[in-house]
Amino acid sequence: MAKKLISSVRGMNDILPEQTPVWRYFETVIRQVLDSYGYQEIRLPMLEATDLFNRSIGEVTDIVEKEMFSFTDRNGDNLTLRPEATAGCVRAGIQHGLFYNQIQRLWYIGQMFRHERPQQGRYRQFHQIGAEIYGIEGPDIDAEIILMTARFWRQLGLDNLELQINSLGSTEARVKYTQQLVDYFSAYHDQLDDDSQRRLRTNPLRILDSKNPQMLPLIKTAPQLLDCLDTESQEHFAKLRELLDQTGIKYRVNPCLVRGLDYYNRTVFEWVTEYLGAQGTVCAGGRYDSLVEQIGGKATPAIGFAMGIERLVLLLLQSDLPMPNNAPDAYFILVGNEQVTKQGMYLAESLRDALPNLRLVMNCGEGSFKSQFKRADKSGAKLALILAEDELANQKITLKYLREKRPQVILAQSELINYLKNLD
RNA sequence: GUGAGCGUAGCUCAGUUUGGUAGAGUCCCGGAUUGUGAUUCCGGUAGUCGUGGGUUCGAGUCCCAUCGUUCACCCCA
Repeated sequence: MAKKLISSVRGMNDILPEQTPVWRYFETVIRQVLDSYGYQEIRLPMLEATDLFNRSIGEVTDIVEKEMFSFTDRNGDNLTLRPEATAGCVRAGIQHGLFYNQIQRLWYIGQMFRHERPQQGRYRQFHQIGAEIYGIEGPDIDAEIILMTARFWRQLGLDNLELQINSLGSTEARVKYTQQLVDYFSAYHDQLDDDSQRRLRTNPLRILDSKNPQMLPLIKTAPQLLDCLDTESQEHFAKLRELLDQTGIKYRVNPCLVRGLDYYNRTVFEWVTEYLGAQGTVCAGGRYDSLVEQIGGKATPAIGFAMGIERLVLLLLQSDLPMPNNAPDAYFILVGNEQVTKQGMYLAESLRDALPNLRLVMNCGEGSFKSQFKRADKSGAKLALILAEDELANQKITLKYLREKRPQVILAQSELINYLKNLD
């Protein structure tokens, strides 16, 4: 009898036709901006050797410890569905020699996988668009990608995002600072909440990010990362700020801004919104100057960012911005004998030959005039093309405007292409 | 991984207090209108009430378990 229904895997969502127009719109806008900055697309596998992530993201991060979809394949190889794309991008660059005395501006799009408990804006399969730039040491490229992300939001019409920036300093300075922080918080160990006590062992910088208001006083008087920066990082950060100031872009220096992944150094930044509940970070990135070498390549400065498409689509849907739809331009109504269907198909194909951008839906599956008109209306088409036995006999076609008050038009079939060509 | 809320028609939900034949709107189909949608009116299709146990003469309703889902913690894009 009825079989048990198989549903999608927890946290892995179908994106239904109702939503895909917004996704396509979003992706189109982002691609245009990336193109305008001369970035090149790279397409990367979703599956990588597990070791790649162990070596790059950081052994003690939550992602590696408990959020990866890992398995052993038939050969006994340990593989992982990528939780992020930076590691794979670095791997690909090394493997194909892309970093050899070259500057690369790359971008990618695709799904990522993390085994987290799903909630608003957080899913086990989610989509990111990101960019990775290799071979540029100076703060000019830091400014470029921040300005480019700002342009994304302008092009999309989103104006409710806040830019936060910070510098983590050199890897050495960061290690030194982390030790200072551990010393400081250890002195107040009993006042720390359970989460922060755990972070003290796993990721001390994260304590600064705590949402628990009771932690605030302790965090306020903690040593500041920006005070512990090495001289070069201080200069780098100062120059970045000058570049940003000059372009008039608004930002907030957030000394508590850290990254979840271990490989970051110097510049880090985040675009944040208050409108998505707990998952307010919509785009984030930073420098990772030591990662290429760490994975086995020649030392190469690098910076990148990633944005969560689900979160940005949610923001777009929440906004008052007009969203595109994929409504056809015309719906072809066919009523009558087989000759009508044959002539209708022929006409439709010749329309598509002459007008490749015309979006024309044929009525298939027959139906009465009434039901075909209902389908035409529901499709959102501006225009109904009507071919029935009368029109067939006289080599005519009837046009009816479905969205505006205009009289019906009866044309010779031979005039149809020209008539439609001159529509808006 | 922890906590709380919610699972009743394709969709949005009422019904649970006080156990007694399964409801509404919407969608879809048909008709009023035999060549015209969107509005209006009439009719129709549609549910093992998440699943499995238990209590009871009788469970959508009470009890237990389990699964799913949403939000928050955590984590992060």
